[in-house]
Amino acid sequence: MSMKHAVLGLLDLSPLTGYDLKKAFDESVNHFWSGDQAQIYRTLTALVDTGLAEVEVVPQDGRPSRRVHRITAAGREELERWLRAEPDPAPARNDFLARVFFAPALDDDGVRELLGRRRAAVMGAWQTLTALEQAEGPGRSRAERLRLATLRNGLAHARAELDWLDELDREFA
Amino acid sequence: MSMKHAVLGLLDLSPLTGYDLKKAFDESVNHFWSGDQAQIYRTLTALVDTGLAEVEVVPQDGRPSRRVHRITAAGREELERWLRAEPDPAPARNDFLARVFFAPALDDDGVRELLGRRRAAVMGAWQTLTALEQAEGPGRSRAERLRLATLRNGLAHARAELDWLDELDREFA
DNA sequence: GACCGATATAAGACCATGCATATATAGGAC
DNA sequence: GTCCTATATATGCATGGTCTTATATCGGTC
Repeated sequence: MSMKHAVLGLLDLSPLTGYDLKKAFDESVNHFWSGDQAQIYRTLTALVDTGLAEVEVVPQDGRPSRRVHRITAAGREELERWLRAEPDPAPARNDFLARVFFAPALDDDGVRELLGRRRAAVMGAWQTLTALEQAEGPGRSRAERLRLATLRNGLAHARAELDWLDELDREFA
Repeated sequence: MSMKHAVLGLLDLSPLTGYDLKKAFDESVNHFWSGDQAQIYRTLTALVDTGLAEVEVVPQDGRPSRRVHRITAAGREELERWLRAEPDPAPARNDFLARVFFAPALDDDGVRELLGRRRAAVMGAWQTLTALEQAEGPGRSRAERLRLATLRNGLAHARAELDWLDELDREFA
């Protein structure tokens, strides 16, 4: 349920429209969060309704007015409350591991196929993250270093997954 | 949406009641899947409605009849279809990484607190998985080895997360 | 000239998930 | 005697999330 907080966090960095937020979700935080356009707009409405954000309407010609959302003092408080709160118990749902668990219902080729596809997907993710990390360069400020750390986290897990796949391949070679 | 497939997978191992399934979710597959009781019963109803499973009602006295669900041939086909299908694109939602990304809004103590709590949670998960692995012993059959592999996957990721936390601690010491 | 993608917002419909509550009885703890 | 836990299923309600469609214009490609 922290879609609300993800949006608040981004608004805390700078005022944004729903459209901007969608791009931010797809580009800068995509490695740990995703968001549907409809949901982003609804979340913004909810934030404004509860006083955690406010809107400024900037008319344009030829296209809909930009509705620029700005975090309020109450919003900043809520963001900090969330950051200090107990972590949400992770729902623990891993579609791929479910398939491995039930893979005994497949023949050997099927298992190899499953593992091969996983390897390709993880390598793709690894490359994306590496590219992002390169593009960022070394982090100087505390904020930059924390954000880079989220990329390194993704890379660490990708490597762990690839190592695990290597081991499995050896076992099922 | 593979709640359906998780249930089918378990039914493929043996016929089960909703109650049995809830226990199975909480015990044997909890490290990669979880399920609410209400949702399990609804999923079973849907599986029967679509011919992927069938029910046998076993009356008992003093408590509700056991409704034992058995996978059908169509169910087995659907299970295999899913196992061979393209992986679902993972939604990529990591509440903890979101907090790290937005943690610059916290003071140093807040960041340390966040990381400390994460470490505790991951160590807890690691211990749970280790205990499960010990309890299982070495896997002999192909099926046992694949199931053990899902535990090792969890352990590998837990270790990766702990290593990453160590590195971050050094950076923010 | 036709089509596509970017900019920008909004609403409807549906599915999945989770929380709470209801019912009914047996057996063990205190 | 009372309370809690285990057994077993079922429903209602609210929320969260995704998909689809609608509207409107500008600029570039083919």
